[in-house]
Amino acid sequence: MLKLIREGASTRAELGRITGLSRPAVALRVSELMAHGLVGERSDGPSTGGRPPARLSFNAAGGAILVANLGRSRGQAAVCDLAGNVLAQDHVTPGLDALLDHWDALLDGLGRPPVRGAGIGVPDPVESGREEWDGVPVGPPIAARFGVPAFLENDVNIAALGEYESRYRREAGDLLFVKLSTGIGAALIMGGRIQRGALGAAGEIAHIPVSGGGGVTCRCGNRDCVEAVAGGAALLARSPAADLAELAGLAQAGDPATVTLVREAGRRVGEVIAAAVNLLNPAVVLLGGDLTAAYEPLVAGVREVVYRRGTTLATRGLRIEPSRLGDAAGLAGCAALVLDHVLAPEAVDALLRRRERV
Amino acid sequence: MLKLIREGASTRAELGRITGLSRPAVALRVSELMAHGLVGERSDGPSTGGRPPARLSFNAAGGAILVANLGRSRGQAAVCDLAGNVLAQDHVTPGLDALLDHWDALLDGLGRPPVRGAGIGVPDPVESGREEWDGVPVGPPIAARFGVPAFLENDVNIAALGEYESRYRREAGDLLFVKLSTGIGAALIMGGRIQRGALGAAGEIAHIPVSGGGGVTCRCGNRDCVEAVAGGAALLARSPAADLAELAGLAQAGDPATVTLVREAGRRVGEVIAAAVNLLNPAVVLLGGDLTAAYEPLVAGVREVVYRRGTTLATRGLRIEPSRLGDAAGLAGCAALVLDHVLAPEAVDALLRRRERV
DNA sequence: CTACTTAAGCATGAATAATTACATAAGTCC
DNA sequence: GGACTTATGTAATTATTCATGCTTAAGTAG
Repeated sequence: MLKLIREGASTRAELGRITGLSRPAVALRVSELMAHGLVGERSDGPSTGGRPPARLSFNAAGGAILVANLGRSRGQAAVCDLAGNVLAQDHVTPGLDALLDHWDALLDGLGRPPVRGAGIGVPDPVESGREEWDGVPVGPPIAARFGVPAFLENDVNIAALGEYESRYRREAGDLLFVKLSTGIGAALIMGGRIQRGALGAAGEIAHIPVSGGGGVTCRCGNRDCVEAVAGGAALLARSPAADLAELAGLAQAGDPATVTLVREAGRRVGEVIAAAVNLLNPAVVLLGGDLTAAYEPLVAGVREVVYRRGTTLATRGLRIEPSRLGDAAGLAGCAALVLDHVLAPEAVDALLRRRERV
Repeated sequence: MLKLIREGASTRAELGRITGLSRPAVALRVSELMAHGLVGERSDGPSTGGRPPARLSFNAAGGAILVANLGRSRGQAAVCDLAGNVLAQDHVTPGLDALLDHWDALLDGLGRPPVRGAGIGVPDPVESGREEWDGVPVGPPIAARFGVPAFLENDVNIAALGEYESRYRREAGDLLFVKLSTGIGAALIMGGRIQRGALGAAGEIAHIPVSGGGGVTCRCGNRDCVEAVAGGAALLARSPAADLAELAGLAQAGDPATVTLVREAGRRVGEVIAAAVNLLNPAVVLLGGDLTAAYEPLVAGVREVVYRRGTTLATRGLRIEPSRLGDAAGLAGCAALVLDHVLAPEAVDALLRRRERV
């Protein structure tokens, strides 16, 4: 029911037509959802010859979710509404306790809205069933402090989910997200779900060998790993730029050496992507990370190799696009992760039933 | 309810304890399932100090499913019971009409048990939502003739599903199935489901380039594709063997040249598998196809490269094993495909409700 | 202003589902 | 053999859920 309202603000009568339920049954559910603040009502519906309907809409202000995108040394914490909009945001220092305190402070500043869930992105693999951060389960302390479920996910997976929810879920196509920053990582969303693999290590493409590396030794000990050949660190070593932002700026400005460098990097990454495209046949390949700003020469290199190396069927209709959310993908993905669970029909049903009995 | 009975033959009292339902509620469901022939009862339960329970068990003989594994020029059709056991089997000639006639004949020989569903494996990609064979949807004619739903799937995916259901579903780990025959193909089972990709082309790994090919040109136009370097056809060209069975026999017998050839092929395939393992982090890699008979040298080569090229995390706990079902995987997978749908709780509920109202 | 149309609330009643209470069956233990 | 324990079947009761019919609300069309 909430799902239908979220997908397109309907009226009670419309919900009845869609679900086949009678008007009282619909009205009961809607009134429950309104009592919990999840649905709002406005009397501005267009009349079609009779009484105008009350337009129902999802009430994003009906609760808050706690999100955080943690890096190795710094991170962001935020409180979002139920549509994923950031209400308050802050930088955080490492440590779970510090994060919880930050969230508490942010909530105080917002008048302590009811919290529905929490989601954290971390720069480590997360194994299903063992949602731990630095070896410590995150669920119990968050449940103790805020009384809500917590969800932990790898940061690349989170960014991929953020992009997926914002643009691609409706098409339901599989998505391959490739993050090109100092290092190289990937995330898979297949069948509408993040694929973590057996130990949460899915997407670790950094150490797949590519051609054209000239035998460079990677930190992993092997030679010609894509990260050693075309990772951000490798590119900076061959560029006058001080960091990836500057390098991307040079590429955008058309600096010939940088354009060549980035395009060649795109080709090498393209080899890995081509293999992944053949294996997975995704609907979309999304390029994210700090190098996204140098998208034109980058994607030119990627496309060149993917369309040469990819099978006809796997590349037919394949979209290769840049990340659009950029840095915002992390928090957006955390929000999407939490909302996916918290606003799922089963979770909402459970919420309604629980409060009813109080 | 049927799910619980299938997972481990329980008694009515045990079902009540598990589900939390009262005894009459359990008894009602069980009696419905028995009325439809899906559950059987035996009075041989062990007493624990009182009346011995009636042991309930899934009744595999309570219906039949139609399965077929079609190759390009020949194929097999069979009728299975609800446990996937083949009751009757036959070779078929191409053509959907011929297949339906074969099934009809097989059913006649079995006294026309009630048919619950049909599943077909075909050597082509199958796109989700467009279950077509040679451009013709298979659902309508099968529904018209037998009144049951039909499921179509790629043959490699089917074989992977057969292996997965027979051994790996309980562990719920992701599975990468690699078929090494004349050509090379793969299938992915992630999150318990076959992953088809956008156009059904997932698993097309034949044309990923590998090292050591010496620049051999593949039929796809590129160079050093793994299929051109290490596919069955390429191996036969470098072996005195007439076919893959003979080649595998030589390898098993320890013929040095063949062992070296197969082991080297394993290394080349291992490069592709290593990349896939890094990308997907599966729990199991299963090697199937005609080359499976030469498993020892083959897997030695695969392991060598996978453990060198795979990241520590992705290869930790990774199992690389041979297919055990062999040729039987096709029909077993078709059966699993159909049974997955037909015995799913929703489908069983729908069946009970439908017949109730008649 | 009156008739008509569509939306939505409310009270009653029917159908469904599940539980409780009771009865029966079939074993073990002393 | 008689008491006890466990499993199951049956009937009546209760609770839940949904739908029907009626009423009210709020607009448009003539």
